[in-house]
Amino acid sequence: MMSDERTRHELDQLKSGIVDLYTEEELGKKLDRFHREGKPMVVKAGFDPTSSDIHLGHTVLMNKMRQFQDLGHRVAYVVGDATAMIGDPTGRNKTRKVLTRDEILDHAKTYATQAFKILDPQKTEMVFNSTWLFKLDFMKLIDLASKYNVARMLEREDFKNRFKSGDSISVHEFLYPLAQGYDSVALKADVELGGTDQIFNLLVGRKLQSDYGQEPQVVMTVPLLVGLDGVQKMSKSYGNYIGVTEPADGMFAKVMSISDDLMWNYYELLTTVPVDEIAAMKNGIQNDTIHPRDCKVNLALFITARFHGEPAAREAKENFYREIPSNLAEYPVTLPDGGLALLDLIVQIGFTESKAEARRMIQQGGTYIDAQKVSDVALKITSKDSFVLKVGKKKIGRVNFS
RNA sequence: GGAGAGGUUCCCGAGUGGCUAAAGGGGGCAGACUGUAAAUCUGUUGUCGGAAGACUACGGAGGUUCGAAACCUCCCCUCUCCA
Repeated sequence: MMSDERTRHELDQLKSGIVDLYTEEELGKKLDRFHREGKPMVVKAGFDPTSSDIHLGHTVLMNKMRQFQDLGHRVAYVVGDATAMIGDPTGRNKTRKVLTRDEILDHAKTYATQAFKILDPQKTEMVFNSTWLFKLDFMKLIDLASKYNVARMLEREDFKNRFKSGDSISVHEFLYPLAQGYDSVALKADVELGGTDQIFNLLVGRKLQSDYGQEPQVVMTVPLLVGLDGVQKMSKSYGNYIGVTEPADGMFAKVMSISDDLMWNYYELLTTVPVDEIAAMKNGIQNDTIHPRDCKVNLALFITARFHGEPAAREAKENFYREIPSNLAEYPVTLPDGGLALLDLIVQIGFTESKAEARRMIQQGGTYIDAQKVSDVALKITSKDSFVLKVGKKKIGRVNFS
């Protein structure tokens, strides 16, 4: 039958790059039904509005969502404004900033504009889970909570670990998976996508849906992108991320800073370069016909071009190899009558947090004025001539005096 | 409610009343090396100060003492066992 063939083809496409899939049969059935009845599936994915930046890690997931859209399905893009209030309590000593309503809306908005670099806005519905979660009264909440038990909750990796090592787990944290699962009930989701770290929550959704008499959603996870440090997952809070709105130069440079090993991971998850080409590159490096650096340059070009276009990517590459980039950040500074201590200047333009840190930078030989190493900690600037200031390997800019 | 163990700098973790801005590790940063990579090595890692030095820090508030992260009191928080 025709529909079978089509289903199989689509299934293969959707399965590529997926880590977990529960279950393939169900997904096949849903696809079949779509082909028969024409009713698009609701593909759900949730996003935490605690920060407003989308980074490359998110794009792995979004590419998959886009794939569903291209096959005619609809994406329910859930802004977790209600669940954000539960938050992630691992950093207990840090008082987590409670976001105001406005901040969340703000984040959601900038988030969306970034997301639509990848997603099809026509086929995306942005929904806030407070819409239904805030309507749950106490009785309904109890009912929801009764659908799951503690032993199973403790199966979740991070709960299990914290329980074992004797760390605190607040009761309300148990509500997080339930709330997220309830989102699926409220949306009657057909499919939910998430990173592999979400697997537990996604499966709770399946369970809850059948408890509420719905057909359980298909659950699919995509691999987590490792951050620039090569160890932890890419995340804003670890500061090891590349944001999709970052300037081309920075994006290029950041990709270049990853390790050679990590490069292959990025090739697989972030580019459309076919596997056999990737294998060929690895081979070339093995027998010394290709320099790994060149492979990384191509990777950086690919990623940068995706968000900034080809020409900008090429320019970023040139800048990367130039001693001093052509489009330096400019720092206008007012020069006081008595002159300005270099230390103060460094702090003033935000290159270091404190003067002590700036002093260290100079003492350790990481500070340059117009490519001239600065050795005098007490250096005072008296002339209004502008110069290029470099502090450490990353902070560089032109200082203009007035 | 009862018994016990704890809360130390970004994180983990040591700390005898003065020699402790506080060992050690991790992480970060800088330098060397290199491919403006990784790995490795070295240094550095509270603030102000050119420096000498000063100031602020060991859950919170008081107290003892010439002197407290360390001793006492109360409070807050976490964990374990019992109920």
